[in-house]
Amino acid sequence: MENELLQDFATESFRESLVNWFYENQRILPWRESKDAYRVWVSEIMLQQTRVETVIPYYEAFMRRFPTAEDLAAADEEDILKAWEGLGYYSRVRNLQSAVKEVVEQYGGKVPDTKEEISSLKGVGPYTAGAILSIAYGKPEPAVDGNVMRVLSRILLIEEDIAKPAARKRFEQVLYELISKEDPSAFNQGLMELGALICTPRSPGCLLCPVRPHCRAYEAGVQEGLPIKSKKKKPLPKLMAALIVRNEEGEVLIEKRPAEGLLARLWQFPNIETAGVATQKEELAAWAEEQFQVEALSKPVQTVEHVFSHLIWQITVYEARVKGRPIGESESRRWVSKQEIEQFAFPVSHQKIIQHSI
DNA sequence: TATACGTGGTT
DNA sequence: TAACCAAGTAT
Repeated sequence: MENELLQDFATESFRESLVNWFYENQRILPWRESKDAYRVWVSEIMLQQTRVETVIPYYEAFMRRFPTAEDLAAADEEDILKAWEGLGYYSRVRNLQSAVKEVVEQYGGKVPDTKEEISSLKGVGPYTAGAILSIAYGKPEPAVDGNVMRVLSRILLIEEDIAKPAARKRFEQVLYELISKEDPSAFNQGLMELGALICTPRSPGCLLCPVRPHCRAYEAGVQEGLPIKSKKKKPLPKLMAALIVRNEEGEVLIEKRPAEGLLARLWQFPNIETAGVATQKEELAAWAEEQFQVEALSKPVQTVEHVFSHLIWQITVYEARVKGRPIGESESRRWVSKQEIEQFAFPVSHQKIIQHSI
């Protein structure tokens, strides 16, 4: 036993209990119907930082729309973003398509099955590489996500701060020994499923736990205090003013966000960050007159709060009219009708603006 | 290593 | 209700 953490740990008994429990208790999920590596891959990307219940309908629609790696590789960026609209972390789908293109071009459409090759693909980090390798190819690679860190920190009474990037490696080291070489797929999924159904963040269901006899935290009565996780900073509010510019044909002006950064390449209504509530309308009016030659601004028609992980947009929405079509269209600026607007992918806050004001 | 990167659900 | 959480990755 090289690993100190596994001293006196009944490794084989633990594996069997976990794997058997998984086969008896796993949820029926759409991505569990096939071991096709492309399908597993798509599901793993969608599930990053995203709840299972949220992912299910997106996954089903996405697989109908892009059933194979070739279909996704050939798709327009507008279409893949639209398919991802509302899921968040939009670079995931652009990285996924970029990586799928590479798989089609460099690997003949077959998802590579080595750690080195698969890890070199955009958007495939240590967790996703391990998940695909174990689930699609049966390889004994660890797949350390938040569930796994929580479950293992309790089972082995590990008091590392799981918010720190370095913690993941510690869990991987243990798992290289602990993982079932017989059924790595069920073992990895079992660890995650246990975290999702039994070994939950708060009030874990220890009385139902298949590996309770192996749990050091339970033995010590400290399961509720694990894992250790340092707190994140609060997101800072930003005051924003958005503008619905209407022309005489009833169309509205939308623009494409920059290629990098927050909500990259999604569409939005023109907007600016403003300095203060009191001066907001003047700030917006000065900017809008210069940009779009608008006539008078309306009173605020709507307010929307958009909470991100690291910041909060507090958006006040105004309207204004222009004569004719003074603003030319371009790649990043379009006049669209109420019907046409559905084809474009917007962040949720701007979807709310559409629903309320368009 | 710390931070950017979305969104919706739960307590 | 504010805080926390959810199958992470890129930089």
